[in-house]
Amino acid sequence: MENMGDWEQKNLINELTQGRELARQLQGHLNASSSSHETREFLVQKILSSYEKSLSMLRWSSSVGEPQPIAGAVRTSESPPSLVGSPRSEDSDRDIRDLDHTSDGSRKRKALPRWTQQVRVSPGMGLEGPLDDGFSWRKYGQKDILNAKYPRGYYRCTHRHVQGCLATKQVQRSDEDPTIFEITYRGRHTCSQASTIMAPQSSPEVVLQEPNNVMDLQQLNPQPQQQHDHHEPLSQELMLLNFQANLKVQTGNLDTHHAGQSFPSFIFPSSSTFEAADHHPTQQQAVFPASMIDNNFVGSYSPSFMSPETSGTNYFSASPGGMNTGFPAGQLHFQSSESELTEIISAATSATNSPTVGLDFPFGPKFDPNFSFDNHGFFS
DNA sequence: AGTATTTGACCGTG
DNA sequence: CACGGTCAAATACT
Repeated sequence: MENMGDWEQKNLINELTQGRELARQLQGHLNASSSSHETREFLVQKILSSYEKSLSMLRWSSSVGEPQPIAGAVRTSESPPSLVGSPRSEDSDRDIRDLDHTSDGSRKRKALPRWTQQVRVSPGMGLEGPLDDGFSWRKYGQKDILNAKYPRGYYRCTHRHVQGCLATKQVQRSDEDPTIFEITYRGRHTCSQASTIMAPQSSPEVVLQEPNNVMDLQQLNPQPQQQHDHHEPLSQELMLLNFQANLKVQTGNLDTHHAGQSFPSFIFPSSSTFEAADHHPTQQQAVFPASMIDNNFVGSYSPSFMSPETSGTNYFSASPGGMNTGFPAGQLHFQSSESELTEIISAATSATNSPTVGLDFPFGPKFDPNFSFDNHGFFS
Protein backbone atom coordinates (compact mmCIF):
# COMPACT_ATOMS: atom_id res chain seq x y z
CA MET A 1 0.00 0.00 0.00
CA GLU A 2 2.94 2.19 0.12
CA ASN A 3 3.18 2.98 -3.47
CA MET A 4 -0.39 2.97 -4.10
CA GLY A 5 -1.03 5.10 -1.16
CA ASP A 6 1.49 7.47 -2.40
CA TRP A 7 -0.10 7.83 -5.68
CA GLU A 8 -3.45 8.06 -4.25
CA GLN A 9 -2.40 10.88 -2.16
CA LYS A 10 -0.66 12.66 -4.90
CA ASN A 11 -3.55 12.22 -7.13
CA LEU A 12 -5.84 13.46 -4.56
CA ILE A 13 -3.83 16.52 -3.98
CA ASN A 14 -3.61 16.93 -7.61
CA GLU A 15 -7.28 16.70 -8.07
CA LEU A 16 -8.02 19.10 -5.33
CA THR A 17 -5.50 21.49 -6.64
CA GLN A 18 -7.09 21.37 -9.95
CA GLY A 19 -10.45 21.93 -8.44
CA ARG A 20 -9.15 24.97 -6.73
CA GLU A 21 -7.73 26.24 -9.93
CA LEU A 22 -11.00 25.72 -11.67
CA ALA A 23 -12.83 27.49 -8.98
CA ARG A 24 -10.54 30.39 -9.39
CA GLN A 25 -11.18 30.45 -13.02
CA LEU A 26 -14.82 30.44 -12.38
CA GLN A 27 -14.39 33.27 -10.04
CA GLY A 28 -12.78 35.19 -12.79
CA HIS A 29 -15.55 34.39 -15.14
CA LEU A 30 -18.08 35.58 -12.74
CA ASN A 31 -16.73 39.01 -12.87
CA ALA A 32 -16.06 39.06 -16.51
CA SER A 33 -19.26 39.90 -18.17
CA SER A 34 -17.92 38.40 -21.28
CA SER A 35 -18.22 34.86 -20.17
CA SER A 36 -21.37 33.14 -21.10
CA HIS A 37 -23.62 31.19 -18.94
CA GLU A 38 -22.52 28.01 -20.57
CA THR A 39 -18.98 28.71 -19.84
CA ARG A 40 -19.63 29.15 -16.23
CA GLU A 41 -21.80 26.18 -16.17
CA PHE A 42 -19.01 24.28 -17.71
CA LEU A 43 -16.59 25.32 -15.07
CA VAL A 44 -18.99 24.43 -12.38
CA GLN A 45 -19.29 21.09 -13.94
CA LYS A 46 -15.62 20.56 -13.88
CA ILE A 47 -15.36 21.61 -10.34
CA LEU A 48 -18.02 19.22 -9.36
CA SER A 49 -16.29 16.48 -11.17
CA SER A 50 -13.18 17.31 -9.36
CA TYR A 51 -14.93 16.83 -6.12
CA GLU A 52 -16.46 13.68 -7.26
CA LYS A 53 -13.17 12.36 -8.27
CA SER A 54 -11.51 13.27 -5.07
CA LEU A 55 -14.19 11.54 -3.17
CA SER A 56 -13.84 8.50 -5.28
CA MET A 57 -10.19 8.40 -4.60
CA LEU A 58 -10.74 8.50 -0.94
CA ARG A 59 -13.19 5.76 -1.18
CA TRP A 60 -10.77 3.68 -3.04
CA SER A 61 -7.79 4.28 -0.98
CA SER A 62 -9.55 2.90 1.96
CA SER A 63 -10.43 -0.24 0.20
CA VAL A 64 -7.41 -0.81 -1.85
CA GLY A 65 -6.46 -3.67 0.26
CA GLU A 66 -6.69 -5.65 -2.83
CA PRO A 67 -7.17 -9.18 -1.77
CA GLN A 68 -10.47 -8.37 -0.40
CA PRO A 69 -13.13 -7.83 -2.85
CA ILE A 70 -14.86 -5.58 -0.58
CA ALA A 71 -16.59 -4.42 -3.52
CA GLY A 72 -19.51 -2.96 -1.97
CA ALA A 73 -21.18 -1.02 -4.57
CA VAL A 74 -20.56 2.55 -4.17
CA ARG A 75 -23.31 4.43 -5.62
CA THR A 76 -22.52 7.88 -6.32
CA SER A 77 -25.22 10.20 -7.06
CA GLU A 78 -24.44 12.66 -9.58
CA SER A 79 -25.78 15.94 -10.37
CA PRO A 80 -26.28 18.71 -8.02
CA PRO A 81 -29.90 19.08 -8.69
CA SER A 82 -31.42 16.82 -6.22
CA LEU A 83 -32.84 13.50 -7.04
CA VAL A 84 -31.07 10.79 -8.78
CA GLY A 85 -30.57 8.95 -5.65
CA SER A 86 -33.73 7.10 -6.20
CA PRO A 87 -33.07 3.59 -5.21
CA ARG A 88 -34.21 1.28 -7.83
CA SER A 89 -36.33 -1.55 -6.74
CA GLU A 90 -34.78 -4.44 -8.44
CA ASP A 91 -31.14 -4.83 -8.28
CA SER A 92 -30.37 -1.68 -6.50
CA ASP A 93 -28.12 -3.02 -3.95
CA ARG A 94 -27.16 -6.58 -3.84
CA ASP A 95 -23.98 -6.30 -5.70
CA ILE A 96 -22.02 -7.84 -3.05
CA ARG A 97 -21.64 -11.13 -4.57
CA ASP A 98 -18.25 -11.16 -5.91
CA LEU A 99 -16.96 -14.27 -4.50
CA ASP A 100 -16.48 -17.00 -6.87
CA HIS A 101 -17.74 -20.22 -5.78
CA THR A 102 -15.17 -22.52 -6.95
CA SER A 103 -17.33 -25.40 -7.53
CA ASP A 104 -14.72 -26.72 -9.78
CA GLY A 105 -12.01 -26.06 -7.38
CA SER A 106 -10.08 -23.83 -9.64
CA ARG A 107 -10.03 -20.20 -9.12
CA LYS A 108 -11.07 -18.25 -12.00
CA ARG A 109 -13.03 -15.12 -12.19
CA LYS A 110 -11.62 -13.40 -9.30
CA ALA A 111 -13.98 -11.28 -7.55
CA LEU A 112 -13.64 -8.03 -9.25
CA PRO A 113 -14.44 -4.94 -7.48
CA ARG A 114 -17.66 -3.57 -8.63
CA TRP A 115 -19.32 -0.31 -8.08
CA THR A 116 -21.90 1.73 -9.72
CA GLN A 117 -22.40 5.29 -10.37
CA GLN A 118 -25.33 7.15 -11.63
CA VAL A 119 -24.80 9.77 -14.13
CA ARG A 120 -27.41 12.08 -15.19
CA VAL A 121 -27.82 14.08 -18.22
CA SER A 122 -29.67 17.13 -17.46
CA PRO A 123 -32.14 18.43 -19.87
CA GLY A 124 -31.73 21.89 -18.72
CA MET A 125 -28.23 22.65 -19.51
CA GLY A 126 -26.11 19.86 -20.32
CA LEU A 127 -24.45 16.87 -19.15
CA GLU A 128 -23.93 16.57 -15.57
CA GLY A 129 -21.60 14.55 -13.69
CA PRO A 130 -18.52 12.96 -14.96
CA LEU A 131 -18.99 12.40 -18.54
CA ASP A 132 -15.98 10.69 -19.51
CA ASP A 133 -13.82 8.63 -17.39
CA GLY A 134 -10.92 8.93 -19.61
CA PHE A 135 -10.84 5.32 -20.46
CA SER A 136 -11.21 3.79 -23.78
CA TRP A 137 -14.06 1.41 -23.89
CA ARG A 138 -15.15 -0.91 -26.51
CA LYS A 139 -18.65 -2.12 -26.71
CA TYR A 140 -18.92 -5.83 -26.93
CA GLY A 141 -22.52 -6.44 -26.37
CA GLN A 142 -25.93 -5.20 -25.64
CA LYS A 143 -28.81 -6.95 -24.07
CA ASP A 144 -32.34 -6.37 -23.24
CA ILE A 145 -32.86 -6.75 -19.60
CA LEU A 146 -35.86 -8.27 -18.08
CA ASN A 147 -37.73 -5.43 -16.60
CA ALA A 148 -35.75 -2.72 -18.04
CA LYS A 149 -37.10 -0.54 -20.64
CA TYR A 150 -33.78 0.13 -22.18
CA PRO A 151 -31.13 -2.30 -23.18
CA ARG A 152 -27.93 -2.62 -21.26
CA GLY A 153 -24.67 -2.00 -22.94
CA TYR A 154 -21.54 -3.92 -22.17
CA TYR A 155 -18.16 -2.42 -22.54
CA ARG A 156 -14.68 -3.58 -21.89
CA CYS A 157 -11.42 -1.78 -21.91
CA THR A 158 -10.11 -1.33 -25.36
CA HIS A 159 -6.74 -2.61 -24.37
CA ARG A 160 -7.95 -5.79 -22.97
CA HIS A 161 -5.96 -7.90 -25.26
CA VAL A 162 -2.93 -5.82 -25.48
CA GLN A 163 -2.50 -5.03 -21.92
CA GLY A 164 -4.76 -7.41 -20.27
CA CYS A 165 -6.85 -4.78 -18.72
CA LEU A 166 -9.92 -6.47 -17.43
CA ALA A 167 -11.97 -3.50 -16.61
CA THR A 168 -15.47 -3.51 -17.91
CA LYS A 169 -18.54 -1.52 -17.42
CA GLN A 170 -22.18 -1.73 -18.11
CA VAL A 171 -24.48 1.05 -18.83
CA GLN A 172 -28.10 0.93 -18.12
CA ARG A 173 -30.40 3.72 -18.81
CA SER A 174 -32.85 4.38 -16.11
CA ASP A 175 -36.37 3.41 -16.77
CA GLU A 176 -38.23 6.23 -15.32
CA ASP A 177 -35.75 8.97 -15.70
CA PRO A 178 -34.13 8.53 -19.04
CA THR A 179 -31.70 11.19 -18.25
CA ILE A 180 -30.06 8.99 -15.74
CA PHE A 181 -27.68 6.26 -16.55
CA GLU A 182 -26.47 3.72 -14.17
CA ILE A 183 -22.99 2.74 -14.88
CA THR A 184 -21.52 -0.26 -13.26
CA TYR A 185 -17.83 -0.70 -13.31
CA ARG A 186 -16.09 -3.91 -12.73
CA GLY A 187 -12.44 -4.34 -12.22
CA ARG A 188 -9.82 -1.76 -12.11
CA HIS A 189 -7.91 -0.64 -15.07
CA THR A 190 -4.50 -2.02 -15.34
CA CYS A 191 -3.81 -0.57 -18.66
CA SER A 192 -1.79 2.44 -19.20
CA GLN A 193 -4.33 4.52 -20.69
CA ALA A 194 -2.16 7.21 -21.27
CA SER A 195 -3.37 9.83 -23.16
CA THR A 196 -3.80 12.58 -21.38
CA ILE A 197 -0.60 12.89 -20.53
CA MET A 198 0.69 15.64 -21.37
CA ALA A 199 2.44 17.82 -22.60
CA PRO A 200 5.37 19.27 -21.56
CA GLN A 201 4.95 22.53 -20.31
CA SER A 202 7.61 24.01 -22.31
CA SER A 203 6.04 26.79 -24.12
CA PRO A 204 6.39 25.43 -27.57
CA GLU A 205 5.21 22.03 -26.80
CA VAL A 206 2.18 23.20 -25.15
CA VAL A 207 0.70 24.15 -28.36
CA LEU A 208 0.24 20.56 -29.11
CA GLN A 209 -2.57 20.45 -26.76
CA GLU A 210 -4.72 22.68 -28.64
CA PRO A 211 -5.25 20.65 -31.67
CA ASN A 212 -6.08 17.77 -29.58
CA ASN A 213 -8.74 19.36 -27.72
CA VAL A 214 -10.18 20.79 -30.74
CA MET A 215 -10.27 17.44 -32.23
CA ASP A 216 -11.93 15.95 -29.33
CA LEU A 217 -14.53 18.50 -29.35
CA GLN A 218 -15.28 18.16 -32.92
CA GLN A 219 -15.62 14.53 -32.66
CA LEU A 220 -17.72 14.76 -29.70
CA ASN A 221 -19.95 17.22 -31.25
CA PRO A 222 -20.94 15.71 -34.42
CA GLN A 223 -24.32 16.85 -33.67
CA PRO A 224 -26.66 19.06 -35.38
CA GLN A 225 -25.92 22.60 -35.01
CA GLN A 226 -22.34 23.14 -34.74
CA GLN A 227 -21.17 21.19 -37.62
CA HIS A 228 -18.64 23.72 -38.44
CA ASP A 229 -17.04 25.67 -35.88
CA HIS A 230 -17.48 28.70 -37.88
CA HIS A 231 -20.71 29.76 -36.58
CA GLU A 232 -20.63 28.36 -33.19
CA PRO A 233 -19.11 30.88 -31.00
CA LEU A 234 -20.18 29.04 -28.02
CA SER A 235 -18.53 25.82 -28.75
CA GLN A 236 -15.49 27.68 -29.70
CA GLU A 237 -15.44 29.46 -26.51
CA LEU A 238 -15.86 26.33 -24.60
CA MET A 239 -13.23 24.63 -26.50
CA LEU A 240 -10.80 27.24 -25.68
CA LEU A 241 -11.91 27.24 -22.22
CA ASN A 242 -11.52 23.61 -21.96
CA PHE A 243 -8.19 23.82 -23.47
CA GLN A 244 -7.15 26.52 -21.28
CA ALA A 245 -8.36 24.84 -18.21
CA ASN A 246 -6.49 21.76 -18.97
CA LEU A 247 -3.37 23.48 -19.73
CA LYS A 248 -3.42 25.54 -16.75
CA VAL A 249 -3.96 22.85 -14.40
CA GLN A 250 -1.49 20.82 -16.03
CA THR A 251 1.29 23.15 -15.86
CA GLY A 252 0.22 23.82 -12.41
CA ASN A 253 0.66 20.27 -11.45
CA LEU A 254 3.88 19.84 -13.09
CA ASP A 255 5.20 22.94 -11.74
CA THR A 256 4.30 21.96 -8.36
CA HIS A 257 6.41 18.98 -8.50
CA HIS A 258 9.21 19.85 -10.72
CA ALA A 259 9.49 23.38 -11.35
CA GLY A 260 11.12 23.57 -14.61
CA GLN A 261 11.45 20.12 -15.84
CA SER A 262 11.26 19.76 -19.43
CA PHE A 263 9.31 16.63 -19.26
CA PRO A 264 8.18 14.20 -16.74
CA SER A 265 9.78 10.90 -16.76
CA PHE A 266 8.06 7.89 -18.00
CA ILE A 267 8.90 4.49 -17.04
CA PHE A 268 6.65 1.83 -18.12
CA PRO A 269 6.42 -1.60 -16.91
CA SER A 270 8.22 -3.70 -19.32
CA SER A 271 5.79 -6.43 -19.30
CA SER A 272 2.17 -6.31 -19.29
CA THR A 273 1.31 -8.90 -16.88
CA PHE A 274 -2.13 -9.68 -17.47
CA GLU A 275 -2.67 -13.29 -17.08
CA ALA A 276 -1.83 -12.35 -13.66
CA ALA A 277 -5.27 -11.16 -13.49
CA ASP A 278 -6.08 -13.81 -11.07
CA HIS A 279 -3.84 -12.35 -8.61
CA HIS A 280 -3.74 -8.88 -7.69
CA PRO A 281 -5.08 -6.76 -10.28
CA THR A 282 -2.63 -4.32 -10.80
CA GLN A 283 0.70 -3.79 -10.03
CA GLN A 284 1.81 -1.56 -12.69
CA GLN A 285 4.65 0.36 -11.66
CA ALA A 286 4.78 2.84 -14.25
CA VAL A 287 5.92 6.12 -13.22
CA PHE A 288 4.04 8.85 -14.73
CA PRO A 289 3.84 12.39 -14.09
CA ALA A 290 1.42 12.95 -11.40
CA SER A 291 -0.97 14.46 -13.74
CA MET A 292 -1.20 11.31 -15.61
CA ILE A 293 -1.36 8.95 -12.84
CA ASP A 294 -4.13 10.70 -11.53
CA ASN A 295 -6.09 10.05 -14.47
CA ASN A 296 -6.39 6.91 -12.93
CA PHE A 297 -4.56 4.74 -14.79
CA VAL A 298 -4.08 2.58 -12.08
CA GLY A 299 -6.51 3.77 -9.77
CA SER A 300 -9.61 3.32 -11.28
CA TYR A 301 -12.08 4.99 -9.53
CA SER A 302 -13.31 6.29 -12.58
CA PRO A 303 -16.45 7.79 -12.75
CA SER A 304 -17.82 7.94 -16.01
CA PHE A 305 -20.48 8.08 -18.27
CA MET A 306 -21.40 5.97 -21.05
CA SER A 307 -23.87 5.86 -23.57
CA PRO A 308 -26.80 3.76 -23.19
CA GLU A 309 -27.90 1.76 -25.95
CA THR A 310 -25.89 1.88 -28.87
CA SER A 311 -22.82 3.66 -28.99
CA GLY A 312 -19.55 2.99 -27.69
CA THR A 313 -17.14 5.05 -26.08
CA ASN A 314 -13.76 5.83 -25.85
CA TYR A 315 -11.83 8.85 -26.11
CA PHE A 316 -10.41 10.79 -23.53
CA SER A 317 -9.75 14.32 -23.35
CA ALA A 318 -6.52 15.73 -22.55
CA SER A 319 -6.73 16.99 -19.17
CA PRO A 320 -4.18 16.44 -16.65
CA GLY A 321 -5.81 15.98 -13.50
CA GLY A 322 -9.37 15.80 -14.13
CA MET A 323 -9.75 13.97 -17.19
CA ASN A 324 -13.15 12.86 -16.62
CA THR A 325 -13.97 16.36 -16.58
CA GLY A 326 -12.40 17.22 -19.73
CA PHE A 327 -15.49 17.11 -21.58
CA PRO A 328 -16.29 19.27 -24.35
CA ALA A 329 -19.13 21.28 -23.42
CA GLY A 330 -20.06 21.85 -26.93
CA GLN A 331 -23.25 20.04 -27.09
CA LEU A 332 -24.08 20.84 -23.68
CA HIS A 333 -27.23 22.42 -24.36
CA PHE A 334 -29.93 20.27 -25.47
CA GLN A 335 -33.11 19.84 -23.90
CA SER A 336 -35.40 18.29 -26.22
CA SER A 337 -37.03 15.05 -26.69
CA GLU A 338 -35.63 11.95 -25.39
CA SER A 339 -34.71 10.45 -28.61
CA GLU A 340 -32.70 13.42 -29.36
CA LEU A 341 -31.12 13.25 -26.05
CA THR A 342 -30.08 9.78 -26.66
CA GLU A 343 -28.57 10.66 -29.88
CA ILE A 344 -26.54 13.33 -28.43
CA ILE A 345 -25.36 11.18 -25.73
CA SER A 346 -24.39 8.56 -28.10
CA ALA A 347 -22.47 10.96 -30.08
CA ALA A 348 -20.70 12.25 -27.14
CA THR A 349 -19.95 8.94 -25.89
CA SER A 350 -18.77 7.38 -28.95
CA ALA A 351 -16.24 9.84 -29.42
CA THR A 352 -13.54 8.26 -31.03
CA ASN A 353 -10.83 6.46 -29.88
CA SER A 354 -8.37 6.25 -32.35
CA PRO A 355 -7.84 9.72 -33.24
CA THR A 356 -7.82 10.56 -29.78
CA VAL A 357 -5.03 12.40 -28.61
CA GLY A 358 -2.36 13.11 -30.93
CA LEU A 359 0.61 14.14 -29.11
CA ASP A 360 4.06 13.81 -30.07
CA PHE A 361 6.25 12.89 -27.32
CA PRO A 362 9.71 13.98 -27.13
CA PHE A 363 10.86 10.64 -26.16
CA GLY A 364 10.33 8.93 -29.36
CA PRO A 365 13.40 6.81 -29.47
CA LYS A 366 13.68 5.30 -26.13
CA PHE A 367 10.77 3.36 -25.17
CA ASP A 368 10.33 0.04 -23.82
CA PRO A 369 9.41 -2.15 -26.66
CA ASN A 370 7.07 -4.05 -24.57
CA PHE A 371 5.19 -1.17 -23.55
CA SER A 372 2.04 -1.09 -25.35
CA PHE A 373 1.05 2.30 -25.80
CA ASP A 374 1.10 1.11 -29.06
CA ASN A 375 -1.95 0.63 -30.54
CA HIS A 376 -3.69 3.12 -32.30
CA GLY A 377 -5.50 5.45 -30.43
CA PHE A 378 -2.71 6.66 -28.59
CA PHE A 379 -1.01 8.98 -30.73
CA SER A 380 -3.16 9.88 -33.40
C1' DA B 1 -6.38 -1.76 -44.31
C1' DG B 2 -7.61 -1.60 -39.66
C1' DT B 3 -11.06 -0.82 -36.30
C1' DA B 4 -15.31 -0.35 -33.93
C1' DT B 5 -20.25 -1.63 -33.53
C1' DT B 6 -24.09 -4.59 -34.15
C1' DT B 7 -26.41 -8.76 -33.06
C1' DG B 8 -27.73 -13.27 -32.57
C1' DA B 9 -25.60 -17.48 -30.90
C1' DC B 10 -23.54 -19.52 -27.01
C1' DC B 11 -22.77 -20.51 -22.19
C1' DG B 12 -22.56 -20.46 -17.32
C1' DT B 13 -25.36 -19.39 -13.32
C1' DG B 14 -29.22 -19.20 -10.22
C1' DC C 1 -34.26 -23.25 -18.43
C1' DA C 2 -34.59 -18.29 -18.27
C1' DC C 3 -31.57 -14.39 -17.53
C1' DG C 4 -27.66 -11.91 -18.00
C1' DG C 5 -23.00 -11.74 -19.75
C1' DT C 6 -19.67 -12.78 -23.73
C1' DC C 7 -18.21 -14.17 -28.10
C1' DA C 8 -17.72 -13.64 -32.76
C1' DA C 9 -19.26 -13.18 -37.45
C1' DA C 10 -21.12 -9.69 -40.20
C1' DT C 11 -21.35 -5.07 -40.94
C1' DA C 12 -20.29 -0.17 -40.61
C1' DC C 13 -16.76 3.44 -40.09
C1' DT C 14 -13.20 5.52 -41.17
